[in-house]
Amino acid sequence: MLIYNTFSNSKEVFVPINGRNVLMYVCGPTVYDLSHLGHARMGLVFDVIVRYLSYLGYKVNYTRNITDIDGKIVHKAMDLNLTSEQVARFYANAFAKEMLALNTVSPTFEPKATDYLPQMIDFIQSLIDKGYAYVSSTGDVYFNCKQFKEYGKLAKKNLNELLSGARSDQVRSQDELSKYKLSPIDFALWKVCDIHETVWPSPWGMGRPGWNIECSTMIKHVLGETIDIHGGGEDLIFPHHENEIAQSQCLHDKPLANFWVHNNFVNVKSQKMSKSLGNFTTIGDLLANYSSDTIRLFVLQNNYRHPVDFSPEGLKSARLGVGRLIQSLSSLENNIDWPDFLTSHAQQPVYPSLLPDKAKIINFINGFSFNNNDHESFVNEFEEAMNNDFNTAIAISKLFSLSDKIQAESDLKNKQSLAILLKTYAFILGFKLTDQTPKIQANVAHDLVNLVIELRNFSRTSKDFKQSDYIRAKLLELGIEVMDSSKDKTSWKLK
RNA sequence: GGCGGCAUAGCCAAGUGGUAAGGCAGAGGUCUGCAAAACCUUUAUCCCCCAGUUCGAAUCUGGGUGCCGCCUCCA
Repeated sequence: MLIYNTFSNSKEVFVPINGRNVLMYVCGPTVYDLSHLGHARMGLVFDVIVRYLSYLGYKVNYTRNITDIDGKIVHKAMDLNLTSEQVARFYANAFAKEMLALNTVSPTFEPKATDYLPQMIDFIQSLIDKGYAYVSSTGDVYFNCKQFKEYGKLAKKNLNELLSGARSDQVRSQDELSKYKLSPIDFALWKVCDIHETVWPSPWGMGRPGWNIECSTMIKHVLGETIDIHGGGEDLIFPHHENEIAQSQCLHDKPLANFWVHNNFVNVKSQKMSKSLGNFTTIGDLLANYSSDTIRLFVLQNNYRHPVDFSPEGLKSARLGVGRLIQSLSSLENNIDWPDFLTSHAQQPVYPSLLPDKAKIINFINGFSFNNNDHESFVNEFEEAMNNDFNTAIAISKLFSLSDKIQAESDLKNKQSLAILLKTYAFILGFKLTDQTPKIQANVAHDLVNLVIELRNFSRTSKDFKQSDYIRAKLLELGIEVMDSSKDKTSWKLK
């Protein structure tokens, strides 16, 4: 299993610290607004990683935080005359619902920053005690970047470049900050502030923790001092993840994470989709128009490390593709005895511990007959693709090849076995492939009955009573009683 | 200005040394009273440009062009 590590900028063989157990932490959303497709991509990418690692037999502890302490949340709350907690809770719930609707695996743990204040304060105090952080004249606590020799290693930046390379149009109130900070690149661990309701007491005064400290602290307390995989969006590499490394490594004298995995953005007309640019499509809007499978295919046909360009055409193309996969499953009988791990993902959250591993999958597949080694070569090719840094695009192309094979297969039993293989491995990538043909709406059904009655009346006027009686009898079987009045008026009711 | 990434058919996209996956669209066909759907077959002599390394390059090296992201504020 090769995974691309941002730290080394190369694919590395994945070996967890502790045997089959994998500790994975992903930076979750800051809950001050609705999520957009960019967040969905993050959710889907790490969802596939959890699913596939579980397939390989790893027990994944998938922890994804909720950032519920943030200036944007405070501002939103003030605008709406709500508390920060109310705002955060609302958007955290919305996010959870959307992630479920996207058929993603729920995190094993989903810690919130507000639940870890004492631990963050301890963390900061320990950094001060070790000489890596200092209290400024204002009471703010800053991390002293110059104390950490490896600062900039993840983002491939060195201190001198950082000090000299700032964009001139970006610098704001540096003069002011320089009064409090030893170096301009030092970042806040604790910010003293007492004007809002969202503040906590600390040895340095009322205030809020800096953004970076929450992840370092929660990783330490939920997962441990060194974890296997740390993930998130590419925009977090610098400064967020760089700062996390600085904090945690200085405190523990060991690496924070062995693998750094970052997904790229969703672009709109070649520009990053983001809340601040206002060019986003919310997950809710998306789900109203496209199935979770469609969104998933759209996202997973791209390499997770490359940008994906959002377009209605792209989603439409994905929808047609999903339709083809579903079509090839039409040869499936309805009475397949699906194991729980393939069916229980309908409404309730699924946790990583419930995901099937390869042994379970193969055991299930082997219950069906294949007349050659098609299934083995499929599994090999699928795994080969996924083992190469989760190459979902190739893995998906194998699903389509399998779909073609199903259509071309004339032997019914074999056809069905291949269909089961398709459905099962699509599940490993998180696809449901359930028939999503829209159900007939009640009003359409009503018009439909009227249409049949109309056709029947054509028969009656041409005195084809054999046909009209047949239609009446058949409608009655469906629970629809037809009543002819003296004139051409015909009415019906549900019996 | 610094650092990083990307550039492959009409569109999306995989592929990091061995002769271009896959999806959508298009073309031809099967089926069909007609149509639609479905299925089958097919679609890049070539991978932004120039030079080089190599028996061999989309893939490596150097140079160029274009696009994107990050760069001490907020997170």
